[in-house]
Amino acid sequence: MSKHIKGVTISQVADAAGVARSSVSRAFTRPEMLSPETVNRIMAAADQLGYRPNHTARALSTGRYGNIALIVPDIANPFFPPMIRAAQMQADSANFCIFLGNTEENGEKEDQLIGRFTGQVEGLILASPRLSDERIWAHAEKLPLVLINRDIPGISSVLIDSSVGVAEAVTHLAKLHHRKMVYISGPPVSWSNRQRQEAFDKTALALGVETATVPTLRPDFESGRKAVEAMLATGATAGIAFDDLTAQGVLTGLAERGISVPADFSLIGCDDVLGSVTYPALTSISSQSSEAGQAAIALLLEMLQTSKHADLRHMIATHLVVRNTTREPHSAVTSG
Amino acid sequence: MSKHIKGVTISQVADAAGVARSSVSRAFTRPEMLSPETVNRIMAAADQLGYRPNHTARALSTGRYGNIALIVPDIANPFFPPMIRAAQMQADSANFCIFLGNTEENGEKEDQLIGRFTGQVEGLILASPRLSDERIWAHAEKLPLVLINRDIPGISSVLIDSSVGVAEAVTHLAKLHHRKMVYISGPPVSWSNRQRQEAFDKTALALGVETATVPTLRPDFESGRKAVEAMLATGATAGIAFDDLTAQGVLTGLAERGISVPADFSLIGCDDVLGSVTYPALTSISSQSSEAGQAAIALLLEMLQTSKHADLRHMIATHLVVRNTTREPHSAVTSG
DNA sequence: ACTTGACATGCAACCGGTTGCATGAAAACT
DNA sequence: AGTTTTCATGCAACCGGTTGCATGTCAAGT
Repeated sequence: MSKHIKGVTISQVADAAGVARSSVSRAFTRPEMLSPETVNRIMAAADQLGYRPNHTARALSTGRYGNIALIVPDIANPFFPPMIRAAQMQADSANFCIFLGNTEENGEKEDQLIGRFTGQVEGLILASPRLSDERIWAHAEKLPLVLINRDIPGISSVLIDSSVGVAEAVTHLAKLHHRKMVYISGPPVSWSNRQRQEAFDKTALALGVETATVPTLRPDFESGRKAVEAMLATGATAGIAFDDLTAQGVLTGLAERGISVPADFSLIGCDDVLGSVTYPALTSISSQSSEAGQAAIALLLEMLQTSKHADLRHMIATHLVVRNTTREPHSAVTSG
Repeated sequence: MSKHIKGVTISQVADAAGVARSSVSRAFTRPEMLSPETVNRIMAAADQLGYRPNHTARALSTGRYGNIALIVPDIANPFFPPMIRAAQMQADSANFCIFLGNTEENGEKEDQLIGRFTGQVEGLILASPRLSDERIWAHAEKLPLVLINRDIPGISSVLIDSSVGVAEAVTHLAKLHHRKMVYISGPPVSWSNRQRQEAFDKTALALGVETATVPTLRPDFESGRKAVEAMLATGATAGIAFDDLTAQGVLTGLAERGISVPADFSLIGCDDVLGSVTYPALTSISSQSSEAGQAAIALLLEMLQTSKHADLRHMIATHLVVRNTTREPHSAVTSG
């Protein structure tokens, strides 16, 4: 029916109310500057015409866009939706809108998306970025930037400190008398993966537990399933997977081989995004991705207000959530 | 370190290249209007200064914002991420950016978000909106609008036609000799739920199968788990759940009661968002939410180009994906 | 009554681009 | 050579707001 609809402008309201454009503007932004009657008159006219301030025009003249871009590698990875959701809500409460970008785990696309957002966002949040430190620095020079799950000197970030949770997990398994454990690893470029691997190795070493590592291609269900063969070949009786998706793949791979969890093999995931949704309910390392999303926005907003490129760090603690996928190994039952 | 960074403007580039601002503008938007040498000179200057066109300024003067808002009730519901992702990619390929809004299943918040997006988006996509028809009409009058999973006369929409898939599911179960089936329903306001319930009842009636319905509060894991008791009380030997999340809850509830799937009970989900990720792998009705996301953007872009508020409809077919949660009931094994 | 100040409002420039029209120079035509 | 056409470029207005400063009015101060 109707064609391109021209919005009602400040000028039309001004005419209708018999005032200058600037007064209309002030009626909306600083009403205390105007007499109450004038404000009322303007508001009445505005309501009547159905006036809505134009976000874009306002942004152009003030330089405050009221938008934030959030860029993630893969929306479909269950780690991210809670994070995005929390970020959204936090931004919302400060009257900011969120641009969402999905990079398909691809650094180039990440660059490209950032480019597309310039000139319409006040700040940028990069979650688990795949870009090089250099590129990230370059962007951080032009725009307030907060990283999630990436640690680069001089750039603010929200870090999920998996090391505690991983240590708890290894200790938990050791207490159950597992003598050999395997780490099913994630993307080598991932900061989280490196951190988890290190904590795994370190804790195991301290406890005198034997270790092995099985690499995977991507953090997803299929990779986990395919890793099962190599995992079993290590002779380990328990495993910790890079994330819950991978763990779920492992769970399925084990079931397909008739290997029962936790009776025959103990498994722990990371991120706790599937939680009790699997069966048996997956023991996992909780990492509150939603808190990360919320904190990242809060950090960014703070940087915007103080208008300086601070180098802040927000650490998020993790802890083990024990459910039903861990138990003593057979060897322990007989020997202990 | 650096304060608020002023971007390089067209004027600076113009000065550097010794041309008028308009020429710089044209060099980027319609280079064929300029002599190749001039374009080169301008581009060189722009590169050297690190010029990036300001999206906002451009939007203001052209009226083309290059942005689309996508509003969903709950990002964390696994039905949506694939949809959002597909929408993102489709928008991306047309150089559009996506604003994401999360309404927390709340109609008021939906209204509020839409308001915040006005004046910076060219179009709106509402996925499974909780708003009244009237409110949606009001918004559609001001902005090109596409609905997903909601059917309102006069407004374009992308509809996932579950009826075929549900009919297939009921038929599949009937062929396995199930004589009584239960539908674990979703939100009453949901268009999809009504559609599924109707298809369920109709097909069952046609096949002479006995039916029952169990209500749930929200489409999530817990609701499914809590529905198990009522579900079993119906005496049905098979069930179809409103969505996969609910089905997964049911799966867990059954397992907790020692009821084996599919040996003792057959279960089918909807949306196929968890797919083979559950164990046993869930038989489900595939509904390609990603296709819905892609199609919605395509539709919207088409409306923007033809610049008319067309009333288009895109139907998405569904079909049953049989995995490992359905089998003949005990009664059938003995009797047949 | 005359100055001073406070306050409400208007004027006009500006944010960073885009675009219709005017201009001038070179190319094509007679 | 004189005139018309073509083409590249510049000028200036405009998109819809915001904001520093100027102006006018009215009440308070002396």
